[in-house]
Amino acid sequence: MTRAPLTGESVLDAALTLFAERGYHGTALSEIAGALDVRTPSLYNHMRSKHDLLRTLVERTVTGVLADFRTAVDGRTDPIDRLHHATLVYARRHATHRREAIVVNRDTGSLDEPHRSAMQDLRRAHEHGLREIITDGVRTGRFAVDSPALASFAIREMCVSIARWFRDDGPVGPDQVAREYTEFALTIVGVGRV
Amino acid sequence: MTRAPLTGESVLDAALTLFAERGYHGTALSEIAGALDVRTPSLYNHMRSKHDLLRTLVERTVTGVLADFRTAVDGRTDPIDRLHHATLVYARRHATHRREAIVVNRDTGSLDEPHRSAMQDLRRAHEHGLREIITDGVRTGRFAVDSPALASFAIREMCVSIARWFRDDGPVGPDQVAREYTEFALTIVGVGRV
DNA sequence: CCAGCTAGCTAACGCTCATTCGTCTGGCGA
DNA sequence: TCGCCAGACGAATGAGCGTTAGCTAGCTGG
Repeated sequence: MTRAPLTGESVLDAALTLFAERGYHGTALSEIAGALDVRTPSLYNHMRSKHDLLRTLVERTVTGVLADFRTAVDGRTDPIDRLHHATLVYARRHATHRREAIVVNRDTGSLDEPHRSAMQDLRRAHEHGLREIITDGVRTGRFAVDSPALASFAIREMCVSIARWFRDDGPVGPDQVAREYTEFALTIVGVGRV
Repeated sequence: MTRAPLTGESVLDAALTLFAERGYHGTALSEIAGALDVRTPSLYNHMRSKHDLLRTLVERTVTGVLADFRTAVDGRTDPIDRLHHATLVYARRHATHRREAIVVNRDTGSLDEPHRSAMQDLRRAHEHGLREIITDGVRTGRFAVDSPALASFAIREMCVSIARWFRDDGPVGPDQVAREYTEFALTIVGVGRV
């Protein structure tokens, strides 16, 4: 029984699992090493620092979310269509990338500057993108909602929460959850069931 | 310029603020002491341990949530009425007790046993209470929703998220936010605007 | 005016953590 | 077969943590 080879990716993956479970500050490098059946100093052959692990994980996830969003809404003009696809990919991602979502939401604030601000700017870009879809829809009369900001927050955080309860071996799959949550989102902005 | 007297409550309050900002593991007792303009060991005249601070904060909040829920639904039988009031107090609490909500959601898992399990049981009691209202409403035909569990999660986490963006000096107050989110919740379960 | 208690302080302890250094080994190319 | 090199390791370092002990200033009640 030989162990899997130690690589930069395997270290990142173990860190991702443990950060999601116990938080960045609650996880010791010795625990990451233990999960890989290796002594702690060996990790340094495949990473720069503990902080760099977190930085890499957050950066990958946040840029991925933004890329997902852009490909989902690019080329679409109808606010209903744009919100539908934006929510679909966002909700789906939180079912398929649970650990990443938990770490980004809990531990982005633990990054040192200037990384923290850079990551928060990227997150805000997605936030504003979603909100603009809603304000657009309200302006053109497709949506009926009192405060676009409130609705946008509600929809976003509803999706984020999927990461907290979704189980791979549960009764519903990522696609079904994404569809149902997208329905919730559309009802929130006043669009009837599709 | 004399400083405020050090009490058990003032220590808890400073801990609450810092735990909410940086997380339990990300906060040092020296920082709590610094916020109170006191040296670290002085804290021990007013607390048992750092862990005990977290335990007290979580316990107070979780029992408060459950008490709120019970007084909100007790005596009401109509599922719409019950869900309306349960969501109202739950949403409102997350606007008025932001720090508590953030700490409970992020750091309950950092409690040692048996406290962690005890607190999680209390949280689950609220979760099941809310879900039962929805299953009740579905059974009696007042609600139209595919999965009560999914709807219940979506509503709960939507409310929890209020704690993450609400600002006391913002344009909307706790009552208005609670009312709008309660509307969202009712539309999610298929009840038209009231 | 003094005894005694409350509650702050300095100092120190033991522990854990992230990180570094130098050594050693096992596999690969020549 | 021999030399080389990547990479895992033991040992050590220094910083920071939570916590304890013992001292002391200042207020309180007699």
